[in-house]
Amino acid sequence: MAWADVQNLTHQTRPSRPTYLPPHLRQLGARGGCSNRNSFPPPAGPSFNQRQRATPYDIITEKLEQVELTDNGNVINLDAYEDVPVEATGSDIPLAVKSFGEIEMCEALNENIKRRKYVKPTPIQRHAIPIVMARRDLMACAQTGSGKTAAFCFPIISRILGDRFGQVVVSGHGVRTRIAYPTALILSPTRELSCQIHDEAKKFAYQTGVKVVVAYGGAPIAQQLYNLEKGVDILVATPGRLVDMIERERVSLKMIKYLALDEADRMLDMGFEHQIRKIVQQMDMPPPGTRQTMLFSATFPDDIQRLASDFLSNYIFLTVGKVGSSTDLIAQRVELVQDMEKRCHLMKLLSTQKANGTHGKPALTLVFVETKRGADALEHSLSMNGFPAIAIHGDKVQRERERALRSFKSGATPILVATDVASRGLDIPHVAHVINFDFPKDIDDYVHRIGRTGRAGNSGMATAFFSDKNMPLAKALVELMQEAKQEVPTWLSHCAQNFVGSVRSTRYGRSKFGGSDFRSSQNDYYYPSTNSNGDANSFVDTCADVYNAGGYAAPTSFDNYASAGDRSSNADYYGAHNPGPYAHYSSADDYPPANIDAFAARSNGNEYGYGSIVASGWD
DNA sequence: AAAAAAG
Repeated sequence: MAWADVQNLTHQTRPSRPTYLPPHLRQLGARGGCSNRNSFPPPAGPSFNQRQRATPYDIITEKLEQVELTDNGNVINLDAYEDVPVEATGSDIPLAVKSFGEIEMCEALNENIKRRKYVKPTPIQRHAIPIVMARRDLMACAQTGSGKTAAFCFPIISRILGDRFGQVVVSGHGVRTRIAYPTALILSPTRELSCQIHDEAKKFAYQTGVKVVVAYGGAPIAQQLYNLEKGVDILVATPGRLVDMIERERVSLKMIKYLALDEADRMLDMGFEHQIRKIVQQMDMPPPGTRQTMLFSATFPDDIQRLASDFLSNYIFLTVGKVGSSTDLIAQRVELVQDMEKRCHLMKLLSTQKANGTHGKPALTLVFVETKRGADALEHSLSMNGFPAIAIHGDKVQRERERALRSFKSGATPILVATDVASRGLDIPHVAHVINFDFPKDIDDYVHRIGRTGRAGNSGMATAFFSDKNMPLAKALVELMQEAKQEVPTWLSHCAQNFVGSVRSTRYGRSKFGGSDFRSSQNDYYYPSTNSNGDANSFVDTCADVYNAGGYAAPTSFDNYASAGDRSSNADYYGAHNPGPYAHYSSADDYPPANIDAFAARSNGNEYGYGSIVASGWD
């Protein structure tokens, strides 16, 4: 180790551990192999500064033209993002780009984009990338499956490369320090999501010399530490393991210039906020303004935005689609099913599904439940009845979690029963159907869960079982479905209108979509009052009446409230005359429908046509 | 009240 290096270790600056550059890139700084070597920073051509709007506080709204996106070589989406409203608020908003070509970046990164078969940037990428390139903080909301990961990975890698070419590269090999000094940190709420981000970031960083390392719990720490020792530019991590490593003094955040929180609203909600504050505010991370901070999520409640603004400096708020909305690529169904009947109902539903989906792969079904125990129980129950299911939840050891996910992805086990560990961010191709077996407690979770299907412009299907317990969310669900242009069942509309009760926050009673940037609505925090008229009986009676009057006779649904004596047997209930949304799935060959239109057309049916129950013995 | 995240 050079003496200068030793000296540097005692200084506040980054130890000049030589940055490894692969041989083919070593001359680039001098030769200009990077397409715009002088553009980091400032960018060449019309600079980002020059291209900014002049007004101090802008609101930019626009409609987008069609986006072309490919996956695995197939053009899968031509019009999926047409008419998606985009809104950016803040000062001096950089203009969006229309193509990757407009973004000044290194040739190596360009090649990687082509390798990934990205043809055009998605809306979130078109807007977010210039913002990050222009060194601005960002809070971004974009619909699930619209390419958020790439939206922060590209520019971070690009900026790191730009910074690097401006530096003198110290030659030398094999010099290691105990402490790793990443320049970029990407935090995510689950281990699997961190792995996924790591995999994707590595693909973008291929042959650029930018090193991406992942750190998460449940796996041996030794290998992760070893990877860090070999050098790290971008660290992708879950909070617990990162704190552990910092406390062991194996990682320092002193050199962080880029901080990205994926699923940022989750990272700042009750369970996580303390840990995140510790990492961002109580370790050695540079303060806002001296680092660049990017927050991404599909949902961003106002109260969480307020917390998040502590981490940001003069940020731009960007929404693609409405905040918290789901995409209309997902056909949503809601069924009134009482808790006792859910299993029975699920198996009937599954039995009508065709084993094979499109793409020649099995149609994957993701079933969300509320609790870890419930996940195991349902996995067991399904397996015992001939449905190939596997469960994933936080009580399983990491290996089992990863095994379950692999088995599901490969189609070996086409039914995955999951807790919310799998609700956010995971990109699982070919999920045809998301079933909310237990309706989530928070409408934002619903958005994220159904977002596991309908990704990257593909269509998808979501079915929710809605029971008495879920009535507080009826209103929010109706609004969400209307926003996504879904047909709302009459009974659900009535439940929404008639339910009065205490609502804890906007997340339950959300009445406003769109508004979005909490800075522009400082005075309309909405805390609906508790209503003492929330008499369960009158409410339930009303719903039951509506349900029955509409021909949707569901004797077991509300009878425990409406009429204690009227508990007709399930056998009768599921007899020939039962109405319901899956009327047209009587033939197994018919399912799943080939496309959204077919699904929508069929779902107008008013008679059950469930096929015979393939298995028996379950309760 | 539950899930997630450290060992």
